[in-house]
Amino acid sequence: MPRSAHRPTILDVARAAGVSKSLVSAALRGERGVSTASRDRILAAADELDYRTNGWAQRLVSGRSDLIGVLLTDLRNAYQTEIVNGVEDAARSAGFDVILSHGRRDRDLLRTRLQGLIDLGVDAVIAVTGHLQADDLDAAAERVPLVVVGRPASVPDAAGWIRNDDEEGARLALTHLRERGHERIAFVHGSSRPASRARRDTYRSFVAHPREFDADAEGIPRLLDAADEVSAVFAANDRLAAQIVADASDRRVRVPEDLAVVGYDNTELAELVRPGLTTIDQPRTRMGEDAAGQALAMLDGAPPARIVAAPRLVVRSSSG
Amino acid sequence: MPRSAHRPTILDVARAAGVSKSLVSAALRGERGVSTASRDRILAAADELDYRTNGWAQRLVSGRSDLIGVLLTDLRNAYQTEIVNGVEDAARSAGFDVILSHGRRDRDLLRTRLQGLIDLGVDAVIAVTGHLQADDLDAAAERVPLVVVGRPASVPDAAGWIRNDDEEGARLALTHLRERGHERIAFVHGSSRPASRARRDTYRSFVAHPREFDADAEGIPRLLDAADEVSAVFAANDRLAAQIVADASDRRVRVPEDLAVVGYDNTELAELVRPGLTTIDQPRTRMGEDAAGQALAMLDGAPPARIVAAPRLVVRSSSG
DNA sequence: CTGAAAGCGCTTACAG
DNA sequence: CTGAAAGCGCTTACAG
Repeated sequence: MPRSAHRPTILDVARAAGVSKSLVSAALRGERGVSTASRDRILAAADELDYRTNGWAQRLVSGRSDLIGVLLTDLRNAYQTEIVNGVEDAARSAGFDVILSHGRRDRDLLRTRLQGLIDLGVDAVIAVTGHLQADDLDAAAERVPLVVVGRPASVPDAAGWIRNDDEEGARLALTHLRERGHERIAFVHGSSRPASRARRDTYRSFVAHPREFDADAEGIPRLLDAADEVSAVFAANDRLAAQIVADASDRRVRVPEDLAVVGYDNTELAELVRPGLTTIDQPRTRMGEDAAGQALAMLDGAPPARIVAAPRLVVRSSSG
Repeated sequence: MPRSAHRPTILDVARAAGVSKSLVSAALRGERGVSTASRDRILAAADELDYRTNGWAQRLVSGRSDLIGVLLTDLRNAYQTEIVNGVEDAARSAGFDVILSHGRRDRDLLRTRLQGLIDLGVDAVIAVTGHLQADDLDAAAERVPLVVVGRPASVPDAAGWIRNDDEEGARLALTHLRERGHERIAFVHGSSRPASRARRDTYRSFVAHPREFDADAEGIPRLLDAADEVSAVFAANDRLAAQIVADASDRRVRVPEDLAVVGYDNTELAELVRPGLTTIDQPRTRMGEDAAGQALAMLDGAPPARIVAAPRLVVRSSSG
């Protein structure tokens, strides 16, 4: 079928089946109260013509899109895959499709993409990111049901919110290290955003003499130079932990013998590097399902909820 | 603004500005031939009412969406990030937005999502995947300009196609190993799909006594057990290469001393694991830009093209 | 069970 | 430079 040809509409199907377009519409939508004979003729005609409903028209008139938009911080993050899968499963079983957008870890772009999803006309948005600012989230929540998965600086009252318990996760990591006999534990910052900061604050209140390093080209080498003063390090995420393990290898610092390492997120990386990373797992699939469930409930008028998911310690070789 | 309230339309703006809705439409679209006075009044009114154009209506009447759909094999693949960024940059500068969808590496789901993008009404589709079957691609190419990035079993004549030169990439990897003095080189399969098979076929014709292993729980251990019979391994992708390096570490096989390793794709993984992976790089950003450029050209009636991008060797520690 | 009418919110000619 | 009319392809009441 050449694209230049007239794409068949409901009217073409009606003519071919010898009925009105109202009846075609009803039959196509599977409405009850269409005679079997008519239905069969209509569906046959539609099939014959290779008819496809025009989504724009359908959405214009119905006022809903049956579409959920998911906004991701960026595409690289191994952490978010299961969250998206969870969202999609829950959405799909409720008859919604999911489209994705991402912001390359850039705040302005994230805001643009968030607006883009809303302007496109999705029925709800799930923002899997901690990078958005309060006013961006406010503006979005005013226009569409919004659920945030992650830990931005603040979440508007009108939005749903699902995150993991970073304080508890940090406590699990640090308790594990202490139980392995580590007293001098360092911390490596991920960023200054809330999730990372919460892990850091928990660290500060947990150890007697906090020793913190930045995750930059200077920070990790300094940490490794200090490997005789500290015996373990808690990194704010797996990416960092993997970087520490790699740099340690380059400098002949043995992990875990000279330095035990614990990460956060339990991404694919954690089981791929050597030694494998002890880390903190979040129930990501579940969080995604909950996010979609909440967005759909909000669509039906339910008030937004806040869910804090419990993290879990996953032990591998990097902590001895 | 509560969602329950009447969302302002072009007619509300017209009334507020004291003009016709045609003029509002013209002003909003930035058409020339609207007096400055009218334009100012209209834009002020739109702003005041927080007017947003209804995308469904706009698309229904204009017949185009200014939307490009990108289909990804799955979300995990570090390989595709730059491709998507390239697509987005090129699309955006032509006034198109990009939405993403993915198929979790499942053929049926990929087909469903491909249909979903088209049904949604995107103007063109870029399928960044080698997993789709000929008939799925055929059906899609009939309905919308389609550009494939990757190497599926076959690409319809009606579709554009961009891929890297796997044969050349494999040759670069193998020549590199040979130059480092390796004569007994093994190969580890990625899958049976065309890209991986092309790398394998090149391998077979390159070495005198091919020695192949599967990338499963049995294959890699057998390879490592044979490490005194082979001195190097070419893996069909970085993920596999990283797995080999990890398993080698577990079995005290030293990389590169006992076994040199070369991967393919130059993903983030390649510089994160230790030893860093020697690998083959594809010009991914460029490939993404080309894909978008081609899709947009096809929208203007240009015939589909086939582009084979040149890969490049990236040397790190894993090859000695 | 079926059809004719009205309308969703826009844009596109076409007058003036 | 501006406005009135027609129409995009559907769905939604409402008659019959």
